[in-house]
Amino acid sequence: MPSVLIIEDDQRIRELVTRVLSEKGYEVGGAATALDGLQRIVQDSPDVVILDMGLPDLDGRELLKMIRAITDVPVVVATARGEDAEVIRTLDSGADDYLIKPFSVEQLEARLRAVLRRSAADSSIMPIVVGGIQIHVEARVATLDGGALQLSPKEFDLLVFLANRVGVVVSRRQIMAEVWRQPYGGSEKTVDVHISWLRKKLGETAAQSRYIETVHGVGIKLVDPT
Amino acid sequence: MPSVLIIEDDQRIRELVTRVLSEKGYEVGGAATALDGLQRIVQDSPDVVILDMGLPDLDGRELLKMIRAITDVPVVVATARGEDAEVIRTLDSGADDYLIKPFSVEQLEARLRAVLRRSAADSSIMPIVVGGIQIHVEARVATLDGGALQLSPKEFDLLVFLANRVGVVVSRRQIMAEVWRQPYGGSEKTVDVHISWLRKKLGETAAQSRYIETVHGVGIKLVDPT
DNA sequence: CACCATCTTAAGGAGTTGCTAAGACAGCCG
DNA sequence: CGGCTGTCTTAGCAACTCCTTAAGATGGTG
Repeated sequence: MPSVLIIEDDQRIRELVTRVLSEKGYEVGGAATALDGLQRIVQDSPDVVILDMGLPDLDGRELLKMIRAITDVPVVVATARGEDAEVIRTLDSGADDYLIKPFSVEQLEARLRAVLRRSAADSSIMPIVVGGIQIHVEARVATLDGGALQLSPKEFDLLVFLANRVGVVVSRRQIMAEVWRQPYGGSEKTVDVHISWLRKKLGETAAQSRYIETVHGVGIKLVDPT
Repeated sequence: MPSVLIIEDDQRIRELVTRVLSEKGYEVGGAATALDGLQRIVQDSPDVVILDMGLPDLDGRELLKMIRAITDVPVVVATARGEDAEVIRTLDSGADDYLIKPFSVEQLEARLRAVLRRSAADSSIMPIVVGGIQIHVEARVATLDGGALQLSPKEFDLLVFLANRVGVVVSRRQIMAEVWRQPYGGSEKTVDVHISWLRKKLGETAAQSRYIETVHGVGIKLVDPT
């Protein structure tokens, strides 16, 4: 679960971003001033910082230099000014990426992911999220709507396999090959049994499914209901 | 040998103080600008900072606030202005003591000694903390809820290994490779025995575990119960 | 409606884990 | 040198979890 710090004086934007990213599973902290932001960077050591360049108490590039002086944390800069020269100077000051206001949440998350991936921390701390399902692969922990799921090894592997291919139909043969790792181990019926158990633990039946959908004659797929 | 950082733009004063304090046995670093000073504070983590309030690039009190935001290092402020109100405001901003220019070297060292004596508490390396477990790796000492743990070498190594990967499942093979450091030494069952002993000393059984969790078919993980 | 794919449930067997006990080994001290 | 202590390793068994198989129930399709 990567942590994000947003330094932004506009309360509405701060709260919006906080809410959206929190839903995505990020741990979000906020600061309204440069001073508070600097303090939180040191205290909380977030995985990435979103920095608004138009802070009231200190020039944005000045603060960016300060941040760079004390830590290597990735910084994504949000700026209202769209001039090329400004963007270039900002990146020169040590920003890892930038966003031009107004930006969409998708844009923001894409940049965050990219930056986190670059800082080689992404896959290990970032859970896979599909609707209300969160999967922490390293910890081998999965949660549904905040509650822990008690999954067997095969069920967990199966869920990870499906979650890595959200919305894509996979055949029993594929599942057998990838999750079981045996060229031709046993009956593909076994897969059905595990799917059934997984469905039950996800609180659904084949008839009333939220996440696991059957595609008759082909296979199954995991879908994001939102 | 305490270390001192002097942030002062006047090169003559900086070199004078550096020479005098070095002769007294202090380890002295210097910075001519606020930015450089901040960076050195983080990088060198000096035991005390001497800060000139008349820096060219940033207001002294502003920098002091920044320093206070990121660290508790004692700061002795050197100022040319002798007004009472100014001194009080400076101390309110987080300075630990002050000097009025021009000051004698004896004055300076007296203030430094006083400040260092006051903060002479934390000189140890940060332990690894997982819930009520504290591990002082260098000293090879571990405590549980404040009480000392009597661990064998292997048990200690195992605990450190797990504590460095809190929340992440590790396999017996991984443990064997990293803690035992042998390509293919012995049976992985040995690991189980040590885990069992460690569990007992942490006051738990496999059925009722606070810290060490089994992940069937995969391995074990250390978790923070809080 | 008939057929086939899919789903669900139950039960035995295979594999994993937890723990105890006993032997091997090294360091220490008298 | 010999016993003592603490540690590590191995073996073995009981308890447990998980996987597979089989068989009947359910649901979709032409």
